[in-house]
Amino acid sequence: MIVNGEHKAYRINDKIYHCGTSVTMGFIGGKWKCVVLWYLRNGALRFSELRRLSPYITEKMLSIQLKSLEKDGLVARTSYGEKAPFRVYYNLTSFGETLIPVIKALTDWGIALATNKGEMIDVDGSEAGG
Amino acid sequence: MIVNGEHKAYRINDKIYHCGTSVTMGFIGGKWKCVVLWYLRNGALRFSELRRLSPYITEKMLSIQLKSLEKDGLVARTSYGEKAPFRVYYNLTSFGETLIPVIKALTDWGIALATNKGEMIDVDGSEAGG
DNA sequence: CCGTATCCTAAAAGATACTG
DNA sequence: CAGTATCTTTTAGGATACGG
Repeated sequence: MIVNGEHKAYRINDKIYHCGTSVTMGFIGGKWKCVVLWYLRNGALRFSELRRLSPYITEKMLSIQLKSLEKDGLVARTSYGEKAPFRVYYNLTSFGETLIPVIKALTDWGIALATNKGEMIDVDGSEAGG
Repeated sequence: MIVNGEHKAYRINDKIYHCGTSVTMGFIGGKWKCVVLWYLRNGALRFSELRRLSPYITEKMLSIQLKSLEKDGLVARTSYGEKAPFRVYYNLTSFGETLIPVIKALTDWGIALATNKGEMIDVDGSEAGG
């Protein structure tokens, strides 16, 4: 970013960002974070529920993303039970909720494009047996 | 994405996306595409102008991103001159312009966070020399 | 001026098996 | 149920040199 002819940047928690877009992408970039945040927009979900809603994310990736989102303060984790099987819920923090309008803009644009220029298809052989 | 208990997906130009967010991220994901699109929001810019505005992108990466944005129909390339030095301008297409409100949402969120929780710093020794 | 070509590293993501 | 651990593949990104 250039301000009055000088190169400037933002520093947040010792990370350097060269423009506002990069800041946001640092929080929601990658393949899965937006997806997870979007699924949490209506309330807490369990690990297994997120897995079912997003069947193409592996357990490992979901775990990594949730940890990262928690570390960034976007998501909170609550665990119930003394021993397995545990019940673990994830929900947006108030900070995380501030991202929902942003992700809604992303999602709406994608759905509009898919509606106009794409088509909806079945996956996982859900045609069979139906 | 799950519709009536069945897994569905979008297909756009033979690419498969499992939710609306993923569609948009396919177009603007990565480190640089949003940045480039954002700089083009007010009109055409030359390759070298984009380089100056975004000094941390290498020529190779800028070239790759512009090619990709052009292929996706978000950006148009216009070249003037018979032989070197050429003048090459990049501008948003009308399709690309539909992304500007989305990227504005991203950018505004990042700037708001930087303003509240971060600080602006000088880079490249621009302090030296006054 | 506007890029390509080549080589390289690092980060992201995926497959699979396993555990308290 | 809610994850870890390990290994492998894929993709993104960067450094540098060169070309029309």
